[in-house]
Amino acid sequence: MPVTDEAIVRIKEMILGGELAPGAKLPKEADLAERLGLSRNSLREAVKALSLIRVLDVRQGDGTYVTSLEPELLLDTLAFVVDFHRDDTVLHFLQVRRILEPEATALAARAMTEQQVGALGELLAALPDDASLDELLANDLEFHRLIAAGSGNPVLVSLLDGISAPTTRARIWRGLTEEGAAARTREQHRAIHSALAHRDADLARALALAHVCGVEQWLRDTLGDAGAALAPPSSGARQH
Amino acid sequence: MPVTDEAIVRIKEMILGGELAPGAKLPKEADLAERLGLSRNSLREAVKALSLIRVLDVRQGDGTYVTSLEPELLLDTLAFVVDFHRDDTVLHFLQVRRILEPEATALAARAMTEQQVGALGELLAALPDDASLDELLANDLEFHRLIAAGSGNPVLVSLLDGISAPTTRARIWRGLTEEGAAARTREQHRAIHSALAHRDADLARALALAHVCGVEQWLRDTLGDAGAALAPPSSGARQH
DNA sequence: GTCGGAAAATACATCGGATGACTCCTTGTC
DNA sequence: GACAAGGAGTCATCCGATGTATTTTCCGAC
Repeated sequence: MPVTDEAIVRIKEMILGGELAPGAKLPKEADLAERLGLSRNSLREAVKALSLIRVLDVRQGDGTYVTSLEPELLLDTLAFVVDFHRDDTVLHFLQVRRILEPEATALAARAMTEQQVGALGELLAALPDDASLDELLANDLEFHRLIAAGSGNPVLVSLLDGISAPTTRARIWRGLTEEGAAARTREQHRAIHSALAHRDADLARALALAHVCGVEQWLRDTLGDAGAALAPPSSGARQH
Repeated sequence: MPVTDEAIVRIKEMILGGELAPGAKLPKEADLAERLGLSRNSLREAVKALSLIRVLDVRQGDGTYVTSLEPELLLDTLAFVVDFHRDDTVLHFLQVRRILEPEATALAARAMTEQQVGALGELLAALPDDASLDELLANDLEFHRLIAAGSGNPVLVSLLDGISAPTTRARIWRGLTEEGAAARTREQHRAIHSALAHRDADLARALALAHVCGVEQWLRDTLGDAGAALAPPSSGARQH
């Protein structure tokens, strides 16, 4: 095994073994390199890799620290990784979201505080009628993020956040191509918010499912029509 | 932004932009470094980071390649990241698994081929009555992996695979502490397999839910009893 | 005594070059 | 045609030097 990979494992073990607690500062590069028996350059490769996945936090002029290792931090990596997926796997992500989102919404109906429900309502109210596509999208993402957060499960939040990224593009297309999608989305959001406010978990679940399926169905139809353009992995999707 | 981070972004863009297709070979270190305007050492840090998350595949003496970028490959990273989570977030992972696993099982009931169902049956039959704990665990993991694979959704497979890792430890404890857990698990597995063989999606879903909840309930009780030992994030769980 | 700023100390950032190890392909032999 | 030796190409690893950012220390002004 390359020394760098071994260093990654060693550092991982130091963290899992409790030697390096979350937030702890690592020995300086030179010391740690000597201790692990490799050069600073090789160690830096290991640190950089662990830094990309948010396990370590390097601050120039200060030192290298273990992050808090919170789920939301580590699963940030998911979003980065998911970015690399091609358009032809969007449906698979959407299918997973279709499973998670309704349950998250149902959980939120039971667990959200009055304050959180209020914030959700304010978010919807803050969206102007003539909102731009960017505003619509940002509002939509924040809406679902707040609900996920309301479930009280940070793992669920991060997972949904991560797999929502690729479906975002799908929603962009939809906004661009389908008339009335924005208005319909707003209506659905209001209905979900209402269900949450009434603590009606079953209704909230059903509405969330319908909401997600709306995008899914639209995408399925679109792929069915012009699916030939997306089927071969070699051809990129043509937009606008 | 550090040159290394910029290199990561640049390489990512090269891949997303189609300049580097899955499986493509990157220019050699020296050339790519010159092209990106940084030193080989810095480039190596970027490559190492992208290599850790399975976007690049470095082969000594040969070259550096873009991986296939398949979902199951990229989401492998999830397992690595999840490893860093502490025991006190196991319940959150389990809760997500409780959402995903039943639906995956229901999907599998509809989508699995006869051959896949047969392989699942053989897996169960292959487990000896006096199986060791390791054998039980390996069999259990493979059982659920096959079902997830049967859903036909690679994203679902990888996600379940990733979040199952931390719950594995929970099952270990259970196997160690609770009498009859192994026999009960086997019964539940057989029941799920039977439901899949009969293409009964609803039953399969229900059985899977009960199966996952069994672990969850046990863990909840255990944490309730000896929860004090797990509650403070500073104290690790004492095993052996 | 306190505040502000300059200087020193600390630690990471980046570089270029040298050497070793591994893989693959060519070539020559049997 | 099979096989082994050799060479070219490429990554692995190290070293040492220099640049840059942050923190800390210290000293003078008020």
